[in-house]
Amino acid sequence: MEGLIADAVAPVRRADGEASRARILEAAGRLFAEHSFDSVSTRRIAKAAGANLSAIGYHFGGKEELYGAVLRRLVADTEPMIGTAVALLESGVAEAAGDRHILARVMTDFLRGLLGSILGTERMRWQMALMLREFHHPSNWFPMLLEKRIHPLHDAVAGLVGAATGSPPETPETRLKTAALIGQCMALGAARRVIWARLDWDEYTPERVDFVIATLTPVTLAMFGLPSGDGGSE
Amino acid sequence: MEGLIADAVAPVRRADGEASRARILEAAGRLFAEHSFDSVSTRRIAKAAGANLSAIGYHFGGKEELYGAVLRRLVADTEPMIGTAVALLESGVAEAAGDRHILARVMTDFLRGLLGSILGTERMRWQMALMLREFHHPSNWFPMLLEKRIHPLHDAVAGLVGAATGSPPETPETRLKTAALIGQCMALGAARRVIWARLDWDEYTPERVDFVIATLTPVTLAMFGLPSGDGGSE
DNA sequence: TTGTATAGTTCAAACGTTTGATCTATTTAA
DNA sequence: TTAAATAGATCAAACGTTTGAACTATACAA
Repeated sequence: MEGLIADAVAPVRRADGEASRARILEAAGRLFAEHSFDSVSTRRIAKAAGANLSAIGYHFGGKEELYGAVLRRLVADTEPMIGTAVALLESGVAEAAGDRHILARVMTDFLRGLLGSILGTERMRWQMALMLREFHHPSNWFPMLLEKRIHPLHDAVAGLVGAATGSPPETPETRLKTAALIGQCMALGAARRVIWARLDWDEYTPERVDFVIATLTPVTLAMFGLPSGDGGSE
Repeated sequence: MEGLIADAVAPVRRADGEASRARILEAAGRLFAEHSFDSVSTRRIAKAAGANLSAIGYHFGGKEELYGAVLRRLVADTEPMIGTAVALLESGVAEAAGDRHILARVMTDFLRGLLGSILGTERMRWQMALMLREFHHPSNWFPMLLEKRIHPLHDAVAGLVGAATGSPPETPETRLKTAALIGQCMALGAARRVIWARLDWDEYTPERVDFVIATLTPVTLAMFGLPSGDGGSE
Protein backbone atom coordinates (compact mmCIF):
# COMPACT_ATOMS: atom_id res chain seq x y z
CA MET A 1 0.00 0.00 0.00
CA GLU A 2 2.74 2.44 0.92
CA GLY A 3 4.84 1.58 -2.11
CA LEU A 4 4.71 4.20 -4.82
CA ILE A 5 4.03 2.38 -8.06
CA ALA A 6 5.16 -1.19 -7.69
CA ASP A 7 6.49 -1.87 -11.16
CA ALA A 8 4.48 -4.59 -12.92
CA VAL A 9 3.53 -6.15 -9.62
CA ALA A 10 4.45 -9.48 -11.15
CA PRO A 11 1.46 -11.83 -11.66
CA VAL A 12 3.50 -14.56 -10.07
CA ARG A 13 0.67 -16.91 -9.09
CA ARG A 14 1.26 -20.50 -8.29
CA ALA A 15 0.96 -22.74 -11.34
CA ASP A 16 -1.67 -24.97 -9.69
CA GLY A 17 -4.00 -22.12 -8.91
CA GLU A 18 -4.67 -21.22 -12.51
CA ALA A 19 -4.90 -24.87 -13.52
CA SER A 20 -7.52 -25.83 -10.95
CA ARG A 21 -9.47 -22.69 -11.78
CA ALA A 22 -9.51 -23.78 -15.41
CA ARG A 23 -10.55 -27.33 -14.50
CA ILE A 24 -13.45 -26.01 -12.43
CA LEU A 25 -14.54 -23.73 -15.27
CA GLU A 26 -14.47 -26.60 -17.74
CA ALA A 27 -16.31 -29.07 -15.51
CA ALA A 28 -18.90 -26.47 -14.52
CA GLY A 29 -19.57 -25.65 -18.17
CA ARG A 30 -20.23 -29.25 -19.11
CA LEU A 31 -22.40 -29.88 -16.07
CA PHE A 32 -24.39 -26.66 -16.37
CA ALA A 33 -25.04 -27.52 -20.02
CA GLU A 34 -26.09 -31.10 -19.39
CA HIS A 35 -28.22 -30.30 -16.37
CA SER A 36 -29.49 -26.95 -15.14
CA PHE A 37 -27.95 -24.38 -12.84
CA ASP A 38 -29.96 -25.50 -9.82
CA SER A 39 -29.57 -29.20 -10.54
CA VAL A 40 -25.79 -29.09 -10.39
CA SER A 41 -24.30 -28.87 -6.92
CA THR A 42 -21.03 -27.19 -6.17
CA ARG A 43 -19.83 -30.45 -4.65
CA ARG A 44 -20.45 -32.25 -7.91
CA ILE A 45 -18.58 -29.61 -9.88
CA ALA A 46 -15.67 -29.78 -7.48
CA LYS A 47 -15.55 -33.57 -7.68
CA ALA A 48 -15.76 -33.55 -11.49
CA ALA A 49 -12.98 -30.97 -11.63
CA GLY A 50 -10.82 -32.86 -9.16
CA ALA A 51 -10.76 -29.77 -6.99
CA ASN A 52 -11.72 -28.95 -3.47
CA LEU A 53 -15.15 -27.57 -2.73
CA SER A 54 -13.85 -24.30 -1.34
CA ALA A 55 -11.84 -23.64 -4.47
CA ILE A 56 -15.10 -22.52 -6.10
CA GLY A 57 -15.64 -19.84 -3.52
CA TYR A 58 -11.99 -18.96 -3.59
CA HIS A 59 -11.63 -18.57 -7.36
CA PHE A 60 -15.04 -17.29 -8.35
CA GLY A 61 -16.78 -16.03 -5.23
CA GLY A 62 -19.71 -18.41 -5.42
CA LYS A 63 -21.87 -20.56 -7.61
CA GLU A 64 -23.61 -17.67 -9.39
CA GLU A 65 -20.35 -15.98 -10.26
CA LEU A 66 -18.97 -19.29 -11.48
CA TYR A 67 -21.91 -19.58 -13.87
CA GLY A 68 -21.22 -16.06 -15.11
CA ALA A 69 -17.59 -16.97 -15.68
CA VAL A 70 -18.70 -20.01 -17.69
CA LEU A 71 -20.83 -17.84 -19.97
CA ARG A 72 -18.07 -15.26 -20.41
CA ARG A 73 -15.76 -18.12 -21.29
CA LEU A 74 -18.32 -19.39 -23.82
CA VAL A 75 -18.37 -16.00 -25.52
CA ALA A 76 -14.60 -15.90 -25.64
CA ASP A 77 -14.37 -19.47 -26.96
CA THR A 78 -16.81 -18.93 -29.81
CA GLU A 79 -15.27 -15.59 -30.81
CA PRO A 80 -12.98 -17.00 -33.54
CA MET A 81 -15.67 -19.12 -35.17
CA ILE A 82 -18.39 -16.48 -35.04
CA GLY A 83 -15.97 -13.77 -36.03
CA THR A 84 -14.77 -15.53 -39.15
CA ALA A 85 -18.31 -16.62 -40.06
CA VAL A 86 -19.55 -13.05 -39.81
CA ALA A 87 -16.60 -11.76 -41.80
CA LEU A 88 -17.06 -14.37 -44.54
CA LEU A 89 -20.79 -13.62 -44.73
CA GLU A 90 -20.28 -9.88 -45.01
CA SER A 91 -17.49 -10.05 -47.54
CA GLY A 92 -19.28 -12.80 -49.49
CA VAL A 93 -22.52 -10.86 -49.76
CA ALA A 94 -20.64 -7.74 -50.81
CA GLU A 95 -18.60 -9.68 -53.35
CA ALA A 96 -21.69 -11.39 -54.78
CA ALA A 97 -23.27 -8.06 -55.68
CA GLY A 98 -26.51 -9.84 -56.42
CA ASP A 99 -25.06 -12.83 -58.26
CA ARG A 100 -27.26 -15.67 -57.03
CA HIS A 101 -24.68 -18.37 -57.73
CA ILE A 102 -22.17 -16.62 -55.52
CA LEU A 103 -24.85 -16.09 -52.89
CA ALA A 104 -25.58 -19.82 -53.06
CA ARG A 105 -21.94 -20.60 -52.47
CA VAL A 106 -21.80 -18.21 -49.51
CA MET A 107 -24.88 -19.88 -48.04
CA THR A 108 -23.44 -23.33 -48.66
CA ASP A 109 -20.18 -22.44 -46.94
CA PHE A 110 -22.03 -20.86 -44.04
CA LEU A 111 -24.23 -23.91 -43.54
CA ARG A 112 -21.27 -26.25 -43.65
CA GLY A 113 -19.45 -24.16 -41.08
CA LEU A 114 -22.37 -23.72 -38.72
CA LEU A 115 -23.75 -27.27 -38.90
CA GLY A 116 -20.27 -28.71 -38.75
CA SER A 117 -19.58 -26.80 -35.56
CA ILE A 118 -22.94 -27.41 -33.90
CA LEU A 119 -23.15 -31.10 -34.71
CA GLY A 120 -19.51 -32.07 -34.99
CA THR A 121 -17.58 -30.28 -32.28
CA GLU A 122 -18.03 -31.84 -28.87
CA ARG A 123 -17.22 -28.59 -27.10
CA MET A 124 -19.52 -26.54 -29.31
CA ARG A 125 -22.29 -29.00 -28.64
CA TRP A 126 -22.59 -28.40 -24.92
CA GLN A 127 -21.91 -24.72 -25.29
CA MET A 128 -24.88 -24.61 -27.66
CA ALA A 129 -26.95 -26.43 -25.05
CA LEU A 130 -25.98 -23.77 -22.53
CA MET A 131 -27.14 -21.03 -24.88
CA LEU A 132 -30.43 -22.80 -25.56
CA ARG A 133 -31.02 -23.00 -21.84
CA GLU A 134 -30.37 -19.27 -21.60
CA PHE A 135 -32.90 -18.71 -24.38
CA HIS A 136 -35.56 -20.56 -22.47
CA HIS A 137 -34.68 -19.41 -18.99
CA PRO A 138 -32.67 -16.20 -19.25
CA SER A 139 -30.30 -15.31 -16.44
CA ASN A 140 -28.70 -11.98 -15.70
CA TRP A 141 -26.16 -12.72 -18.41
CA PHE A 142 -28.67 -13.21 -21.22
CA PRO A 143 -28.38 -9.59 -22.44
CA MET A 144 -24.63 -10.08 -22.70
CA LEU A 145 -25.10 -13.19 -24.83
CA LEU A 146 -27.63 -11.34 -26.95
CA GLU A 147 -25.30 -8.46 -27.59
CA LYS A 148 -22.09 -10.40 -28.15
CA ARG A 149 -23.27 -13.55 -29.90
CA ILE A 150 -26.86 -13.44 -31.13
CA HIS A 151 -27.10 -9.99 -32.66
CA PRO A 152 -23.78 -10.10 -34.57
CA LEU A 153 -24.50 -13.52 -36.07
CA HIS A 154 -28.13 -12.76 -36.91
CA ASP A 155 -27.20 -9.42 -38.45
CA ALA A 156 -24.63 -11.05 -40.70
CA VAL A 157 -26.97 -13.88 -41.75
CA ALA A 158 -29.76 -11.37 -42.29
CA GLY A 159 -27.48 -9.67 -44.79
CA LEU A 160 -27.30 -12.91 -46.76
CA VAL A 161 -31.00 -13.65 -46.42
CA GLY A 162 -31.88 -10.10 -47.44
CA ALA A 163 -29.64 -10.31 -50.48
CA ALA A 164 -31.17 -13.64 -51.46
CA THR A 165 -34.77 -12.46 -51.05
CA GLY A 166 -34.21 -8.96 -52.35
CA SER A 167 -35.30 -7.29 -49.13
CA PRO A 168 -33.46 -4.97 -46.76
CA PRO A 169 -31.73 -6.95 -43.99
CA GLU A 170 -33.46 -5.12 -41.16
CA THR A 171 -37.08 -5.78 -42.12
CA PRO A 172 -39.13 -7.96 -39.74
CA GLU A 173 -39.66 -10.50 -42.52
CA THR A 174 -35.95 -10.87 -43.21
CA ARG A 175 -35.13 -11.10 -39.52
CA LEU A 176 -37.79 -13.76 -39.03
CA LYS A 177 -36.53 -15.84 -41.93
CA THR A 178 -33.04 -15.46 -40.55
CA ALA A 179 -34.12 -16.66 -37.12
CA ALA A 180 -35.91 -19.61 -38.75
CA LEU A 181 -32.76 -20.53 -40.65
CA ILE A 182 -30.45 -20.38 -37.65
CA GLY A 183 -33.09 -21.98 -35.46
CA GLN A 184 -33.36 -24.89 -37.86
CA CYS A 185 -29.63 -25.52 -37.53
CA MET A 186 -29.74 -25.33 -33.74
CA ALA A 187 -32.75 -27.64 -33.67
CA LEU A 188 -30.68 -30.33 -35.34
CA GLY A 189 -28.38 -30.16 -32.35
CA ALA A 190 -31.02 -29.68 -29.67
CA ALA A 191 -33.29 -32.46 -30.90
CA ARG A 192 -30.45 -34.74 -31.88
CA ARG A 193 -31.81 -37.64 -29.90
CA VAL A 194 -35.03 -37.49 -31.89
CA ILE A 195 -33.10 -37.39 -35.16
CA TRP A 196 -30.97 -40.30 -34.04
CA ALA A 197 -34.08 -42.26 -33.19
CA ARG A 198 -35.63 -41.46 -36.57
CA LEU A 199 -32.51 -42.39 -38.55
CA ASP A 200 -31.49 -45.27 -36.31
CA TRP A 201 -28.30 -43.55 -35.25
CA ASP A 202 -26.73 -43.43 -31.84
CA GLU A 203 -24.36 -40.50 -32.35
CA TYR A 204 -23.18 -37.90 -34.85
CA THR A 205 -20.12 -39.30 -36.61
CA PRO A 206 -18.24 -37.05 -39.06
CA GLU A 207 -19.75 -39.03 -41.96
CA ARG A 208 -23.26 -38.56 -40.62
CA VAL A 209 -22.68 -34.84 -40.11
CA ASP A 210 -21.57 -34.65 -43.73
CA PHE A 211 -24.73 -36.49 -44.72
CA VAL A 212 -26.86 -34.00 -42.80
CA ILE A 213 -25.09 -31.08 -44.44
CA ALA A 214 -25.35 -32.63 -47.91
CA THR A 215 -29.03 -33.40 -47.46
CA LEU A 216 -30.16 -30.11 -45.97
CA THR A 217 -28.06 -27.67 -47.97
CA PRO A 218 -30.14 -28.00 -51.17
CA VAL A 219 -33.47 -27.56 -49.37
CA THR A 220 -32.12 -24.57 -47.50
CA LEU A 221 -30.90 -23.02 -50.74
CA ALA A 222 -34.35 -23.68 -52.19
CA MET A 223 -35.90 -21.85 -49.22
CA PHE A 224 -34.48 -18.61 -50.55
CA GLY A 225 -34.63 -19.45 -54.22
CA LEU A 226 -30.89 -19.85 -54.54
CA PRO A 227 -29.54 -22.21 -57.22
CA SER A 228 -28.19 -25.57 -56.10
CA GLY A 229 -24.69 -26.51 -57.12
CA ASP A 230 -25.63 -29.42 -59.39
CA GLY A 231 -27.76 -27.73 -62.03
CA GLY A 232 -28.72 -24.18 -61.32
CA SER A 233 -30.27 -21.82 -63.83
CA GLU A 234 -29.73 -18.11 -63.47
CA MET B 1 -63.12 -56.76 -0.28
CA GLU B 2 -65.66 -59.41 0.64
CA GLY B 3 -68.19 -58.16 -1.92
CA LEU B 4 -68.55 -60.38 -4.97
CA ILE B 5 -68.26 -58.04 -7.89
CA ALA B 6 -69.01 -54.60 -6.59
CA ASP B 7 -70.96 -53.22 -9.48
CA ALA B 8 -69.06 -50.40 -11.14
CA VAL B 9 -67.10 -49.86 -7.97
CA ALA B 10 -68.21 -46.28 -8.21
CA PRO B 11 -65.36 -43.81 -8.47
CA VAL B 12 -66.97 -42.07 -5.56
CA ARG B 13 -63.94 -40.23 -4.30
CA ARG B 14 -64.31 -37.16 -2.28
CA ALA B 15 -64.96 -34.18 -4.47
CA ASP B 16 -61.86 -32.32 -3.34
CA GLY B 17 -59.57 -35.28 -3.91
CA GLU B 18 -59.81 -35.28 -7.67
CA ALA B 19 -59.70 -31.51 -7.82
CA SER B 20 -56.52 -31.14 -5.79
CA ARG B 21 -54.93 -33.98 -7.74
CA ALA B 22 -55.66 -32.08 -10.93
CA ARG B 23 -54.33 -28.82 -9.50
CA ILE B 24 -51.09 -30.52 -8.49
CA LEU B 25 -50.73 -32.06 -11.95
CA GLU B 26 -51.25 -28.69 -13.61
CA ALA B 27 -48.89 -26.77 -11.33
CA ALA B 28 -46.23 -29.47 -11.59
CA GLY B 29 -46.43 -29.40 -15.39
CA ARG B 30 -45.88 -25.67 -15.59
CA LEU B 31 -43.07 -25.71 -13.04
CA PHE B 32 -41.29 -28.72 -14.55
CA ALA B 33 -41.47 -27.03 -17.94
CA GLU B 34 -40.21 -23.66 -16.75
CA HIS B 35 -37.46 -25.09 -14.57
CA SER B 36 -36.04 -28.61 -14.49
CA PHE B 37 -37.11 -31.69 -12.58
CA ASP B 38 -34.45 -31.29 -9.91
CA SER B 39 -34.88 -27.54 -9.61
CA VAL B 40 -38.53 -27.77 -8.62
CA SER B 41 -39.21 -28.85 -5.07
CA THR B 42 -42.31 -30.72 -4.01
CA ARG B 43 -42.99 -27.95 -1.53
CA ARG B 44 -43.05 -25.39 -4.32
CA ILE B 45 -45.39 -27.53 -6.39
CA ALA B 46 -47.70 -28.00 -3.42
CA LYS B 47 -47.73 -24.28 -2.70
CA ALA B 48 -48.37 -23.39 -6.35
CA ALA B 49 -51.19 -25.91 -6.46
CA GLY B 50 -52.67 -24.72 -3.20
CA ALA B 51 -52.35 -28.24 -1.84
CA ASN B 52 -50.63 -29.84 1.07
CA LEU B 53 -47.20 -31.35 0.67
CA SER B 54 -48.37 -34.84 1.56
CA ALA B 55 -51.00 -34.75 -1.17
CA ILE B 56 -48.21 -35.38 -3.70
CA GLY B 57 -47.21 -38.57 -1.99
CA TYR B 58 -50.79 -39.55 -1.47
CA HIS B 59 -51.98 -39.00 -5.05
CA PHE B 60 -48.89 -39.91 -7.05
CA GLY B 61 -46.55 -41.82 -4.78
CA GLY B 62 -43.66 -39.41 -5.05
CA LYS B 63 -41.95 -36.76 -7.13
CA GLU B 64 -40.77 -39.12 -9.88
CA GLU B 65 -44.20 -40.63 -10.35
CA LEU B 66 -45.70 -37.14 -10.41
CA TYR B 67 -43.36 -36.25 -13.26
CA GLY B 68 -44.42 -39.38 -15.10
CA ALA B 69 -48.06 -38.47 -14.60
CA VAL B 70 -47.35 -35.02 -16.04
CA LEU B 71 -45.86 -36.55 -19.18
CA ARG B 72 -48.72 -39.01 -19.56
CA ARG B 73 -51.09 -36.10 -19.20
CA LEU B 74 -49.14 -34.22 -21.87
CA VAL B 75 -49.59 -37.12 -24.27
CA ALA B 76 -53.29 -37.27 -23.54
CA ASP B 77 -53.70 -33.51 -23.89
CA THR B 78 -52.01 -33.32 -27.27
CA GLU B 79 -53.84 -36.35 -28.61
CA PRO B 80 -56.67 -34.41 -30.33
CA MET B 81 -54.37 -31.91 -32.02
CA ILE B 82 -51.78 -34.45 -33.13
CA GLY B 83 -54.45 -36.93 -34.10
CA THR B 84 -56.29 -34.54 -36.38
CA ALA B 85 -53.03 -33.18 -37.82
CA VAL B 86 -51.88 -36.69 -38.66
CA ALA B 87 -55.27 -37.57 -40.14
CA LEU B 88 -55.37 -34.41 -42.24
CA LEU B 89 -51.84 -34.99 -43.46
CA GLU B 90 -52.49 -38.59 -44.47
CA SER B 91 -55.81 -37.92 -46.16
CA GLY B 92 -54.45 -34.75 -47.77
CA VAL B 93 -51.42 -36.49 -49.24
CA ALA B 94 -53.58 -39.33 -50.51
CA GLU B 95 -56.11 -36.93 -51.97
CA ALA B 96 -53.42 -34.84 -53.67
CA ALA B 97 -52.17 -37.84 -55.65
CA GLY B 98 -49.16 -35.83 -56.71
CA ASP B 99 -50.92 -32.53 -57.42
CA ARG B 100 -48.43 -30.00 -56.13
CA HIS B 101 -51.02 -27.30 -55.57
CA ILE B 102 -52.97 -29.57 -53.28
CA LEU B 103 -49.75 -30.61 -51.55
CA ALA B 104 -48.98 -26.93 -51.05
CA ARG B 105 -52.36 -26.42 -49.46
CA VAL B 106 -51.85 -29.40 -47.16
CA MET B 107 -48.46 -28.04 -46.12
CA THR B 108 -49.93 -24.57 -45.58
CA ASP B 109 -52.69 -25.92 -43.39
CA PHE B 110 -50.26 -28.07 -41.43
CA LEU B 111 -47.92 -25.16 -40.78
CA ARG B 112 -50.76 -22.93 -39.66
CA GLY B 113 -51.98 -25.61 -37.27
CA LEU B 114 -48.58 -26.49 -35.83
CA LEU B 115 -47.20 -22.96 -35.52
CA GLY B 116 -50.51 -21.69 -34.24
CA SER B 117 -50.46 -24.30 -31.50
CA ILE B 118 -46.79 -23.99 -30.59
CA LEU B 119 -46.67 -20.19 -30.58
CA GLY B 120 -50.24 -19.29 -29.78
CA THR B 121 -51.53 -21.68 -27.15
CA GLU B 122 -50.23 -20.95 -23.69
CA ARG B 123 -50.70 -24.53 -22.57
CA MET B 124 -49.05 -25.97 -25.67
CA ARG B 125 -46.12 -23.66 -25.11
CA TRP B 126 -44.99 -25.08 -21.81
CA GLN B 127 -45.83 -28.61 -22.87
CA MET B 128 -43.49 -28.08 -25.82
CA ALA B 129 -40.84 -26.86 -23.40
CA LEU B 130 -41.27 -30.07 -21.43
CA MET B 131 -40.78 -32.16 -24.54
CA LEU B 132 -37.68 -30.19 -25.55
CA ARG B 133 -36.24 -30.86 -22.13
CA GLU B 134 -36.91 -34.56 -22.61
CA PHE B 135 -35.13 -34.38 -25.97
CA HIS B 136 -32.04 -32.96 -24.38
CA HIS B 137 -32.10 -34.90 -21.15
CA PRO B 138 -34.23 -38.01 -21.65
CA SER B 139 -35.90 -39.57 -18.65
CA ASN B 140 -37.38 -43.03 -18.34
CA TRP B 141 -40.45 -41.75 -20.15
CA PHE B 142 -38.64 -40.57 -23.27
CA PRO B 143 -39.32 -43.82 -25.18
CA MET B 144 -43.02 -43.39 -24.42
CA LEU B 145 -42.97 -39.85 -25.83
CA LEU B 146 -41.05 -41.10 -28.84
CA GLU B 147 -43.56 -43.82 -29.56
CA LYS B 148 -46.75 -41.89 -28.91
CA ARG B 149 -45.92 -38.37 -30.10
CA ILE B 150 -42.71 -38.11 -32.12
CA HIS B 151 -42.97 -41.12 -34.42
CA PRO B 152 -46.63 -40.65 -35.40
CA LEU B 153 -46.19 -36.95 -36.21
CA HIS B 154 -42.90 -37.42 -38.01
CA ASP B 155 -44.25 -40.33 -40.01
CA ALA B 156 -47.22 -38.29 -41.15
CA VAL B 157 -45.13 -35.25 -42.05
CA ALA B 158 -42.61 -37.49 -43.79
CA GLY B 159 -45.47 -38.65 -46.00
CA LEU B 160 -46.01 -35.05 -47.07
CA VAL B 161 -42.32 -34.29 -47.47
CA GLY B 162 -41.81 -37.50 -49.43
CA ALA B 163 -44.69 -36.67 -51.73
CA ALA B 164 -43.33 -33.16 -52.25
CA THR B 165 -39.79 -34.30 -53.01
CA GLY B 166 -40.72 -37.42 -54.88
CA SER B 167 -38.95 -39.74 -52.47
CA PRO B 168 -40.24 -42.60 -50.34
CA PRO B 169 -41.22 -41.36 -46.87
CA GLU B 170 -38.92 -43.73 -45.04
CA THR B 171 -35.61 -42.75 -46.63
CA PRO B 172 -33.00 -41.13 -44.38
CA GLU B 173 -33.06 -38.02 -46.56
CA THR B 174 -36.82 -37.61 -46.24
CA ARG B 175 -36.75 -38.24 -42.50
CA LEU B 176 -33.96 -35.71 -42.06
CA LYS B 177 -35.81 -33.05 -44.03
CA THR B 178 -38.90 -33.84 -41.98
CA ALA B 179 -36.99 -33.40 -38.74
CA ALA B 180 -35.56 -30.13 -40.02
CA LEU B 181 -39.05 -28.88 -40.86
CA ILE B 182 -40.57 -29.77 -37.51
CA GLY B 183 -37.44 -28.64 -35.70
CA GLN B 184 -37.69 -25.26 -37.36
CA CYS B 185 -41.22 -24.82 -36.03
CA MET B 186 -40.22 -25.87 -32.52
CA ALA B 187 -37.20 -23.55 -32.63
CA LEU B 188 -39.54 -20.61 -33.11
CA GLY B 189 -41.06 -21.54 -29.77
CA ALA B 190 -37.88 -22.54 -27.98
CA ALA B 191 -35.90 -19.47 -29.04
CA ARG B 192 -38.83 -17.12 -28.78
CA ARG B 193 -36.98 -14.71 -26.56
CA VAL B 194 -34.31 -14.32 -29.24
CA ILE B 195 -36.95 -13.71 -31.88
CA TRP B 196 -38.70 -11.20 -29.67
CA ALA B 197 -35.40 -9.41 -29.15
CA ARG B 198 -34.71 -9.36 -32.90
CA LEU B 199 -38.19 -8.09 -33.82
CA ASP B 200 -38.56 -5.81 -30.80
CA TRP B 201 -41.46 -7.84 -29.45
CA ASP B 202 -42.18 -8.77 -25.87
CA GLU B 203 -44.66 -11.58 -26.46
CA TYR B 204 -46.49 -13.56 -29.13
CA THR B 205 -49.84 -11.88 -29.75
CA PRO B 206 -52.30 -13.55 -32.14
CA GLU B 207 -51.48 -10.93 -34.78
CA ARG B 208 -47.76 -11.60 -34.46
CA VAL B 209 -48.31 -15.35 -34.69
CA ASP B 210 -50.24 -14.74 -37.90
CA PHE B 211 -47.36 -12.63 -39.16
CA VAL B 212 -44.90 -15.43 -38.40
CA ILE B 213 -47.09 -17.95 -40.22
CA ALA B 214 -47.64 -15.65 -43.19
CA THR B 215 -43.93 -14.89 -43.46
CA LEU B 216 -42.57 -18.39 -43.09
CA THR B 217 -45.14 -20.39 -45.03
CA PRO B 218 -43.87 -19.26 -48.47
CA VAL B 219 -40.23 -20.02 -47.66
CA THR B 220 -41.18 -23.40 -46.25
CA LEU B 221 -43.16 -24.19 -49.39
CA ALA B 222 -40.14 -23.13 -51.42
CA MET B 223 -37.98 -25.54 -49.40
CA PHE B 224 -39.78 -28.42 -51.07
CA GLY B 225 -40.46 -26.77 -54.40
CA LEU B 226 -44.17 -26.41 -53.69
CA PRO B 227 -46.04 -23.53 -55.37
CA SER B 228 -47.01 -20.58 -53.23
CA GLY B 229 -50.62 -19.53 -53.16
CA ASP B 230 -50.15 -16.21 -54.95
CA GLY B 231 -48.67 -17.25 -58.27
CA GLY B 232 -47.67 -20.87 -58.63
CA SER B 233 -46.95 -22.57 -61.93
CA GLU B 234 -47.48 -26.33 -62.25
C1' DT C 1 22.93 -18.91 3.16
C1' DT C 2 19.67 -18.33 6.51
C1' DG C 3 15.06 -16.90 8.99
C1' DT C 4 10.76 -14.75 8.76
C1' DA C 5 6.91 -12.61 6.69
C1' DT C 6 3.44 -12.74 3.08
C1' DA C 7 0.40 -13.97 -0.55
C1' DG C 8 -1.73 -17.81 -3.06
C1' DT C 9 -3.96 -22.14 -2.66
C1' DT C 10 -5.84 -26.43 -0.76
C1' DC C 11 -8.23 -28.95 2.59
C1' DA C 12 -11.54 -31.10 5.99
C1' DA C 13 -15.04 -29.73 8.89
C1' DA C 14 -18.95 -27.38 10.14
C1' DC C 15 -22.67 -23.66 9.50
C1' DG C 16 -27.76 -23.14 8.81
C1' DT C 17 -31.18 -24.20 5.34
C1' DT C 18 -33.81 -26.92 2.21
C1' DT C 19 -34.66 -31.17 0.09
C1' DG C 20 -37.98 -35.66 -0.67
C1' DA C 21 -40.04 -38.76 2.05
C1' DT C 22 -42.62 -40.47 5.86
C1' DC C 23 -45.36 -40.58 9.86
C1' DT C 24 -49.29 -39.68 12.90
C1' DA C 25 -53.33 -37.28 13.80
C1' DT C 26 -57.39 -34.97 12.16
C1' DT C 27 -61.13 -33.75 9.06
C1' DT C 28 -64.74 -34.92 5.89
C1' DA C 29 -68.39 -37.30 3.31
C1' DA C 30 -70.70 -41.57 2.70
C1' DT D 1 -68.06 -46.64 11.36
C1' DT D 2 -65.34 -46.44 7.46
C1' DA D 3 -62.32 -44.81 3.93
C1' DA D 4 -60.57 -40.78 1.38
C1' DA D 5 -58.06 -36.73 2.03
C1' DT D 6 -55.58 -33.09 4.46
C1' DA D 7 -52.56 -31.01 7.82
C1' DG D 8 -48.52 -30.59 10.41
C1' DA D 9 -44.36 -32.56 12.38
C1' DT D 10 -40.18 -35.03 11.75
C1' DC D 11 -36.29 -37.42 9.53
C1' DA D 12 -31.75 -38.13 7.19
C1' DA D 13 -29.50 -36.39 3.36
C1' DA D 14 -27.86 -32.85 0.46
C1' DC D 15 -27.55 -28.03 -0.42
C1' DG D 16 -24.22 -23.38 -0.82
C1' DT D 17 -21.23 -21.14 1.94
C1' DT D 18 -17.84 -20.14 5.51
C1' DT D 19 -14.12 -21.13 8.48
C1' DG D 20 -9.46 -21.80 10.22
C1' DA D 21 -5.66 -24.49 9.83
C1' DA D 22 -2.41 -26.26 6.77
C1' DC D 23 0.87 -26.07 2.80
C1' DT D 24 3.80 -23.82 -1.00
C1' DA D 25 6.35 -20.51 -3.21
C1' DT D 26 8.07 -16.17 -3.32
C1' DA D 27 10.03 -11.60 -1.05
C1' DC D 28 12.85 -9.34 1.99
C1' DA D 29 16.26 -8.72 5.91
C1' DA D 30 20.04 -10.45 8.32
